[in-house]
Amino acid sequence: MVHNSNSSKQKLKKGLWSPEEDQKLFNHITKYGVGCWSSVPKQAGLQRCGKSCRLRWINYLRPDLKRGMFTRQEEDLIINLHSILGNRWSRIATQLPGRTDNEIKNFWNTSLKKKLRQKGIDPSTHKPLMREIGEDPDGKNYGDNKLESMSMTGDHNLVYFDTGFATYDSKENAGKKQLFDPFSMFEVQQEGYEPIQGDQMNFAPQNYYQNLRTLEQVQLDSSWESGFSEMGNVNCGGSETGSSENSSSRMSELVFMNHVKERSGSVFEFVKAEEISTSSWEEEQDDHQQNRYTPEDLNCFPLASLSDLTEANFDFFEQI
DNA sequence: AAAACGCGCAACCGCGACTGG
DNA sequence: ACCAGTCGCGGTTGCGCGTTT
Repeated sequence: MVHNSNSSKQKLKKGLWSPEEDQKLFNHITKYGVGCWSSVPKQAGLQRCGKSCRLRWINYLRPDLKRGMFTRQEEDLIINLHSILGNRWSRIATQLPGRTDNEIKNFWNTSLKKKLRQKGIDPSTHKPLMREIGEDPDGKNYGDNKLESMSMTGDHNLVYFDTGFATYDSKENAGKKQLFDPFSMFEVQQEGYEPIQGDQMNFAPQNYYQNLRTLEQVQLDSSWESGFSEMGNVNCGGSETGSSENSSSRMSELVFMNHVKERSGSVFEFVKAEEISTSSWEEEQDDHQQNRYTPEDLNCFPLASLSDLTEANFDFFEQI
């Protein structure tokens, strides 16, 4: 098909880009840099609109793009960021160097949504999918909480009560453990709850905090590689870090969560430090005493005095 | 073998925000 | 204050290809 190149009414090309077009656009941008997209087609000799050129550059031609499959870490990060940010793909993409918003969006829609549903999690709310309400699968006593649903999520079990949801390592322990709903920022402390090391899962507060921490850690800690699901307690960072650093990081997490909580629009409730940390907290009591905030402070941590927020988290949340 | 189907992904579209005249 | 041009974002579409019937 022969176009009249002198015509101002030339029809703009749509659809897939040819290698020749890619070459023209790539040469132009690498030579002159990114400027006014509306003038790029004319200058580069392309029959495309500026918008199309911009998209092609951002999503495909940019040299800093990371190609290939998403890693487990990236996958987990996307899920956690989505639970906080929702479908704000460009914001999510800022936390994944080399990935575009379009790529992440496609990955979410084609893969992650399905994966979460298979695990019994609603991808839009990040809460367990409801099954038959009121049904007690084994006739067991699940404590004082009304059992609403139950689902299997990989190696772990999830019980959903009318007050929130909890994890348990055996059906016998179901209902005796702490209830925690990290996504609506709502938690209930049950009498007699004793945290057991290693029985947490993705939705346990310990792991949830861990996930949030990776926002800064993902770029700082290259040795971090085990993913979220196998983390056992709050006092971890994949590799060993100094105890005071952990303490300050935990502090950041707490502040971070309060920040999320406030921004999420849900009723603001203070996070109880005992509910977040496990025995590792007690082991480091001495260390905590030396910090600016005492456990009493943490017990009822007012947002107004949140001055210990790390730069990374603060900047991130300022963007939201 | 071929039609139907499903899936993943690149690209498009519409809209709101921003900016400069 | 208004308007036009541009940019960036998120939802949607439709093409290409592999799989199933």
